[in-house]
Amino acid sequence: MAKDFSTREENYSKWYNDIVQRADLAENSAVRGCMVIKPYGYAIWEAMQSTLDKMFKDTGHSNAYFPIFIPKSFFSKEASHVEGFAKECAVVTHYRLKNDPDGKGVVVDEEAKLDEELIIRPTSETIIWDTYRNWIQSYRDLPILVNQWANVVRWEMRTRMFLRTAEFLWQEGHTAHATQEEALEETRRMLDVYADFAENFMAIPVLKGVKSANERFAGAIDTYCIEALMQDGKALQAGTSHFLGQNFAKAFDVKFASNEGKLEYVWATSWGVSTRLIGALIMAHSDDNGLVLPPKLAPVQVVIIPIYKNDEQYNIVCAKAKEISENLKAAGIRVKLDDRDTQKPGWKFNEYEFKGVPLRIALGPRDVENNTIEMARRDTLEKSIYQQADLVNKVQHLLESIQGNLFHKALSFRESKTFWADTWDEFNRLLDEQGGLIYAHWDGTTETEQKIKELTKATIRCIPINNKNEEGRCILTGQPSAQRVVFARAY
RNA sequence: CGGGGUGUAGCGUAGCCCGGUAUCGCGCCUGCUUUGGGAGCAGGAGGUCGUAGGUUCGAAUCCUGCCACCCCGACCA
Repeated sequence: MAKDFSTREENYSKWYNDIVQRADLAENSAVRGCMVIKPYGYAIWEAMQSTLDKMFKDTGHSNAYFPIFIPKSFFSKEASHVEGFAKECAVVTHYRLKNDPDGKGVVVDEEAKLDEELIIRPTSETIIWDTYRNWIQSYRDLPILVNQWANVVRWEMRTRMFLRTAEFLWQEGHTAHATQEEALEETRRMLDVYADFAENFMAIPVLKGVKSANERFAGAIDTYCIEALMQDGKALQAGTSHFLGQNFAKAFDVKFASNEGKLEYVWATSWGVSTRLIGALIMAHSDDNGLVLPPKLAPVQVVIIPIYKNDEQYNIVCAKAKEISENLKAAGIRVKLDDRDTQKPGWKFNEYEFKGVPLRIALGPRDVENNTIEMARRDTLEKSIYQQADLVNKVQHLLESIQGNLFHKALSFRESKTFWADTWDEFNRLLDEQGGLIYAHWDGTTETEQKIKELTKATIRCIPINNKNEEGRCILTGQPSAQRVVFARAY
């Protein structure tokens, strides 16, 4: 037996770290706050990447790449943007090392000081808008619909694997438009793309909404977001889409000649999701036996484990397993035949269970004789014996069923953790006893929002899109309110 | 950056109070037996006890400085 595995109940945070470790997704690196994403974890990111990339292209976007370094002066051009990010920037000040005169390794060569410091991008709005200035002269140059896959650095005080690391991988879309309407439409379109991805690929139900002024992206007019609920009752911001108005166009002087011949500032959006989604995936579906992956994003959808007692049986069983594996592969299913003779079946069962492989096939001499097969689904841990006939179809149906089941399980969990609070006492009681999403009235002021955060650690996750109007009184101040907003404690 | 804690083999640990040359488990290597839910037995390899200094005949253990990491806050995707 390997070391004991902590449960969600005992210690959610340890349970999370154990999953990351045991599923072989990532580990802490030698660099403080940074993470090494291991091959299996990266394969999940690649599955997310390829799906999202296709969705971006289907909505008319192209990929491009901009420098990792941003001159410090670019940063200060948009006031609220610099204010939002200044506290967490890594700064490059020199470009050369030299041998330590005392013979102890190398030191920074003070003579190689940069005239202007370079910021390692925490996000790329500034360098991209500085570039767009040269790309845009006429309305004929618009829209620009560009996405970048990149790493960014935010020097966080405290980090958690995937959820918050000093360096992380993400995609950031940056678009430029001739009109406000078009930019707003783009902002909402990409929010829908994210929601579609979260629900139909990650199998995580999300709430679409708008951030309060307090939680808004630094430099945005409006920040739209998708919010997901984790199994410990805390909310997680899974993606954001910002309507930037003309803020960056004005800061970087990006104007275009309209078809009426007038010079106008360009309208902007930006939107992003990060490797944090892997953290969301872990926390939304996994159980006390390890990771649970939705079939659509699982690097390995089906694993085949041969069972045998001797070389003769090994050859017979593996030949059959190989045949099954080829059939599944031909149908586009990501299948792995684990015919290693170095591990025993029971060991493999456990390994693939905590790596979250959706479907496990076991094939032994008995099965070869009877033309049967054992399939175990990861989501319910159910084992069943099937006839081998029409196996590809059966596997496909099972994978679909697992994908659907994960979503519905997450959805009913969220529904069971969604509450409405009308009084301050009720609000506090729900937060402490239940967690989850709490719909409550708020007077609309930043002061009240911050006071509530101080008192309860709960923040406004979003004002849901298509929120219904409802007269009420703010749970803290009793001031009139026209709608409920969604509160939760969050990651 | 405040408050608390921990550094001993690849991983997890005992020993520290009360100083005598490092314990156990997992993993790893070899052999045999095993293989339908983390195999058993036998043998084996692997450590300057975070680091620098001090006390001492003798330091993982006592003292001082430094470093690193973890947890709880503040900051944030």
